Amino acid sequence: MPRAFYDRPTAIVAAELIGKVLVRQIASDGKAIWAGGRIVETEAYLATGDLASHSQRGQTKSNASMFARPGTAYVYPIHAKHCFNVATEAAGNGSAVLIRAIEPIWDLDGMKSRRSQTLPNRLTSGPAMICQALAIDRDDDGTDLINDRHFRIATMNDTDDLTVRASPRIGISKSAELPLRFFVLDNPFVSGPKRDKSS
DNA sequence: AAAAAGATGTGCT
DNA sequence: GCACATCTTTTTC
Repeated sequence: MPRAFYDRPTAIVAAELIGKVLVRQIASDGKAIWAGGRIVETEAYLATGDLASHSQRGQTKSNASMFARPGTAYVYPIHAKHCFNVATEAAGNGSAVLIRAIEPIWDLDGMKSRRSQTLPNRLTSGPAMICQALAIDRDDDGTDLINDRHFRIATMNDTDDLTVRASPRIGISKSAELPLRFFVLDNPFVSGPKRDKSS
């Protein structure tokens, strides 16, 4: 996606990332192969008024990528694992979209191996699962996803009629009421609830 | 310096 | 469904 795609309100970017593909070239068995899949669940973390956002207390060394140019990867460690985000809005803003789940499409075998799992819906249905399946770690923090040749987000050629829904975010205690989670209705690879309570 | 919290995942009951 | 492993960052003493 072009940089301008990310240089918009974070909730819009989070909603529109649904259906795009996240791909990464990985060295496997001596060869470079593409691994990745279709994004089915995201969450927005805002620069202001969002107590759950890492940027809430200003820029630090560890969250610097959240304040970098839109389209910059923000990879942070938590609970001995990693989560992958993309910085949004203007540089210096401090906002990002967390990629929570993807539908695995390319390099299923490699993902199964890296995840030590065999069931497809246990490969990339959770932010830390995605990082392990795609071998993303802190070294990837700060990567410019617009220009990188081996790590990017792109539009997929499909005509699927995805129904996108919003809900509160998962696993947070502060600002928990904000409807900033976006997911594909009834998609089996979504990590949390697959429909909202009203449907 | 020490302790607790955290945008999690797994395994067991 | 619940407890807990695991480790980095942040907060507190």
